Amino acid sequence: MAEDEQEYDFSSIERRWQEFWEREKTFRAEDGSDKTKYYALDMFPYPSGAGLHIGHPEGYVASDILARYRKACGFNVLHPMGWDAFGLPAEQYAIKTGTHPSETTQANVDNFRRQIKSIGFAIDWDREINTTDPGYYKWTQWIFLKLFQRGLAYVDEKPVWWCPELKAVLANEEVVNGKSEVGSHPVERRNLRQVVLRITAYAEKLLAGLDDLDWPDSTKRQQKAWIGRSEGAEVQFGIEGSDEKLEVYTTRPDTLFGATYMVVAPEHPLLDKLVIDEKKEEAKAYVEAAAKKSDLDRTDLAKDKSGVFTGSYCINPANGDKTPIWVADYVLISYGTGAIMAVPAHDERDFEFAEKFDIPINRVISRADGDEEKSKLPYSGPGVMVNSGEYDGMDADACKAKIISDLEAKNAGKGAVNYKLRDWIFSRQRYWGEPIPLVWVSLEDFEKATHTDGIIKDLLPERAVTTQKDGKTLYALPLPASELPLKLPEVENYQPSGTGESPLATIPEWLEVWFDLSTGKTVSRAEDRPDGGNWVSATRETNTMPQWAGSCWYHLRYLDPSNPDHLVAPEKEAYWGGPDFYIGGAEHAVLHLLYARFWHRFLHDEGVLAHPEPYGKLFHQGLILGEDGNKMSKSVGNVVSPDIVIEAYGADSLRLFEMFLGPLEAVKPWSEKGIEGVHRFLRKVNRECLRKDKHLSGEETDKETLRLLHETILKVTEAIEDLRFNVAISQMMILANHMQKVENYSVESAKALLQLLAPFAPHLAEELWEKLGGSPSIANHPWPKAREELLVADEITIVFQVNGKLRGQAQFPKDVDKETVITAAKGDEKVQSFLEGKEIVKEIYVPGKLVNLAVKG
RNA sequence: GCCCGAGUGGCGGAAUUGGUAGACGCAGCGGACUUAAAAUCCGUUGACCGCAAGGUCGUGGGGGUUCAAGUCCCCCCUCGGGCACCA
Repeated sequence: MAEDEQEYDFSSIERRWQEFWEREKTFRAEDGSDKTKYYALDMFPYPSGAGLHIGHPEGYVASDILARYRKACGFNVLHPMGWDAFGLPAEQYAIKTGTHPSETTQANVDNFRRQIKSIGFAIDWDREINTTDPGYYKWTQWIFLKLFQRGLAYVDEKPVWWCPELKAVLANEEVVNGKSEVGSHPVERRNLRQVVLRITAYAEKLLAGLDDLDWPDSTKRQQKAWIGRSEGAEVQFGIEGSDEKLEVYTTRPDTLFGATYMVVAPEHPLLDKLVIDEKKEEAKAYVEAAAKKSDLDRTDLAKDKSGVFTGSYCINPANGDKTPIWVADYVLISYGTGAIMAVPAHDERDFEFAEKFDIPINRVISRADGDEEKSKLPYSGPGVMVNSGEYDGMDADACKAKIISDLEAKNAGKGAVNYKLRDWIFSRQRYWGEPIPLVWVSLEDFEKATHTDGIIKDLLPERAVTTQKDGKTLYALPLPASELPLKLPEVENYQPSGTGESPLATIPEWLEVWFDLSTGKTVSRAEDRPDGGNWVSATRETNTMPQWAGSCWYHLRYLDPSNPDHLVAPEKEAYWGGPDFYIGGAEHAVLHLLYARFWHRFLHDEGVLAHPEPYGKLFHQGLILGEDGNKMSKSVGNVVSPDIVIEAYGADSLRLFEMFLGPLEAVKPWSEKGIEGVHRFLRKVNRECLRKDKHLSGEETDKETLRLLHETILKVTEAIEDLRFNVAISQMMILANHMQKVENYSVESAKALLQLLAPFAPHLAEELWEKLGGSPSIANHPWPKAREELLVADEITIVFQVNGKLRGQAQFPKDVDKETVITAAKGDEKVQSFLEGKEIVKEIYVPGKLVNLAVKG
């Protein structure tokens, strides 16, 4: 055979087959096919300027293996890719250079696409999507308008991070240790006008829906904790000398008799009335100081409680006790009622506060067993009621319901459920995002809108959405779907406005419009007011949507990527449903995955979608660390680029090695030496498949080869199903090593190995498949089936143990009986040496596996 | 502080219903081929004792259940992740 025929020329092989797949549209997903569908989805990337790093493809390779495997198993497979391309970096680059973010984005997308294509994924590129494409964000806006129409969007002043140096509002993730991530400038809390989505209305559904999802437990737990449901009671405390009531939320109504003081949050609406004159100054100073503290400070100083007595008292509805009311910033206005009854005996935080300010601590729960050590205050375990009047002696937990119903009878409280989940601040004061399709009008024009026939009237929420601007109240009107997409205007420069508003606020000809209350059409006020009676003067909303918006529903757009009339055609959604497999980083455990579930459930409730949940099965790939064991980062200089790896070893080696590194979910370091190992394996496969002198035609005749082949088919198949790709690769290595050792094997055996290998190393598999006479593409040939009857050996090895320690072994016919084996074990020379002078007390036989003789003496 | 997850050779990792610990790969050592190298192949490689046959120990540490424990139970240590005044 010729030397050069054995060369593994991965570069030309990979180029050739990538062209073939593209030309033949091998991986086109068929709409409305008779076959069962299989939808494998990757969390789509943000196309950064830095390009792909070695961590990106890990998940993509995993989903690609599943996609190719399922295709071979006869499924109609959808494996798409797209770009989550709105975001801050392109905008910051624009501020620096004046380059339009769309240009930067386009260049980055092109680079990402080139890199991803070079890895040879089974992607249907005809379905590529881009969140910055007006044809895409038209539907992002459309969904927003639905939410608006249903009263799930509102506008409110919310505290956000403001960086005076950058003159910009920053997202939480852009603030690190109280400084801006870019440039390390100080940041502060500022109340700014925000568009907010009422995700809290979906708290219960989002919580309940988790049960049916095949997701990592830790991710479900994180979402549960984030939603933070708790059950308790709202209790009204009378205020001494006032008709007002102070309402508190507690999960421990059973400790009502132990409330020795009350606390309201510094922002509590009743605070002003509660503070007596002598305390005014002190309280004012305290509230102001608390307002200046960021959330971070409040948390950091958590251990050091602070507060001021207001001078007022509540009356405890249970026992009529006079209870002092304090203001303290350890109570948050955003949770519950913004006020608590403090029970220092049974709450750690209240205990600490009470000790510091010398407030009485009254025990009302005792351990039933009287164990003093375990019931030290503050005690929050189970127990019986004490010092609680008529309730004394009752089980505390059982008492909760009783106290709630007694309070209800007295009209002093009721059972209540609370969530930690907060509404979703949905606006960003930025240019490079989806414009929010609302305009603002005066009260007069708004009222006119509610009476004007046309499409706008029906799109209004039940309760008007308002905001304050320059001392006037403005009313929100939606653009109708017919006016979407509302495109981003061109701007001169991308500098922030400096007022905390988006750069869009600096473009009067876009901002100020004539709005038709009947049709929803807009015309710039730079032009004359059009004829007709329904045109009013309006101002556009200048906020844009957060990056999460586009990724909330992209899994749907892949099903019908260029439909101009529907977000997704109902019959396509009905056929494809959600992804059968969704893979991406665990860092998205809460936000992206919760927001997407919210939108998806909402669209389901609206009748737009057939399925309630977007992602039935979810998986998180583990991080790939640098060779030094540190997280890959530019500053450490341990970043590995796939381009370099592909040039040196080929895409197949890259794919194979990313999967061979270890369990998919594990965090694991990269290794240059390691990739050489899998590269050697591919060379070996290449060499063996080209060794015509070793090839036999017809079925495999060598028993051992046949057995190992089918064992490999079985193990690789199971390993793929279980996402244990590293184990699958090991098994293929074992088979390749065997084929190299034996003198001959059937071409059919080699071809079966190639089929198993194809999902992992598709280029080489295609090349060798063709060279062995297979017709391309190997991806279209049915997955091999393991003949399990071949796996049962005629002879089995049974090991002999004495007291659990291995002392010998022997071969037996596969249907050997217990007596024979035990007799043989006892007769074994070595076993005997360990039995000598001892008494056998027990004989264990595990059929087909082992004998264990327990001895003593 | 609270809630999870993980600790197995020099390294990445196998052993997924309690049943031969260390598959596969890397690195190392010895050898074959070669003028030489590369490539490839063969052998060897947990620790300790022993010339050997063989033995003893061994899955973060300590205890326990069992004929049998990496796997189950209790306590502890280390690392990783999440939450963090949510009443």
